[in-house]
Amino acid sequence: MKLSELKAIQLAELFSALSDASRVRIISLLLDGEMGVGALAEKLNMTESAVSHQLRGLRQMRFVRARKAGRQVFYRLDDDHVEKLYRMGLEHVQHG
Amino acid sequence: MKLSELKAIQLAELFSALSDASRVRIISLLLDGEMGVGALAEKLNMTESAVSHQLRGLRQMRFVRARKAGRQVFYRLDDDHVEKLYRMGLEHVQHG
DNA sequence: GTAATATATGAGCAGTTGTTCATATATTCA
DNA sequence: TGAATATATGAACAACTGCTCATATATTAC
Repeated sequence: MKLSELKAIQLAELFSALSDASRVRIISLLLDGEMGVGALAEKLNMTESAVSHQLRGLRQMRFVRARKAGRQVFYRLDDDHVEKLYRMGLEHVQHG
Repeated sequence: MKLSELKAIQLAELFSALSDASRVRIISLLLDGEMGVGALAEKLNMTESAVSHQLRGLRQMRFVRARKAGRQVFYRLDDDHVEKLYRMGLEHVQHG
């Protein structure tokens, strides 16, 4: 099937969002519900800065959505497509 | 859901294979059936070298499989998981 | 107001990626 | 055998990525 250059780039960008282990782990935690930046950082053993930088990218891709509560910002998955992609990938990895 | 570091890396590697527009376009062509390196290069307006380099990566990821016939090498998708991931991503891009 | 807390952001840097170019290998044909 | 064709591979290089570190912004508590 012929694919336009634009769509190819969009698809590549979509999969790029899941092409890093830190982002994958962030998403795996958010599957259970929303979580703040600090909590994510602690669970993932990453600095808050690094997590925040990654969340920015995920936000721009509309993979996650932010909710501000006081001085905390809670993130959650924005789209169930993300979860579907994640689960399909996991299936492939587990018995591939 | 907690995800082991190993699985996170494997998932990231899986999605990395689809995180480049050239590779996405290669896969989109192979959805129609096997194709040689030269034919891919021509359709994609890439050098044969660049295509060959990308196919090497896709081969190592077991995304494509090679069949040698004389001096040509025909590539095809190795796994229908690849196609599923591709189609799900495309769906997301099209009406996301 | 100041201090403390939570997150965001920009610069800088090391590591990675995708390409080109030159060269190597393998196969067919004369 | 030697020339032509098809693909693969290694080096080199520019562009990109993800991190750290320092700093900025925003909110709460005092």
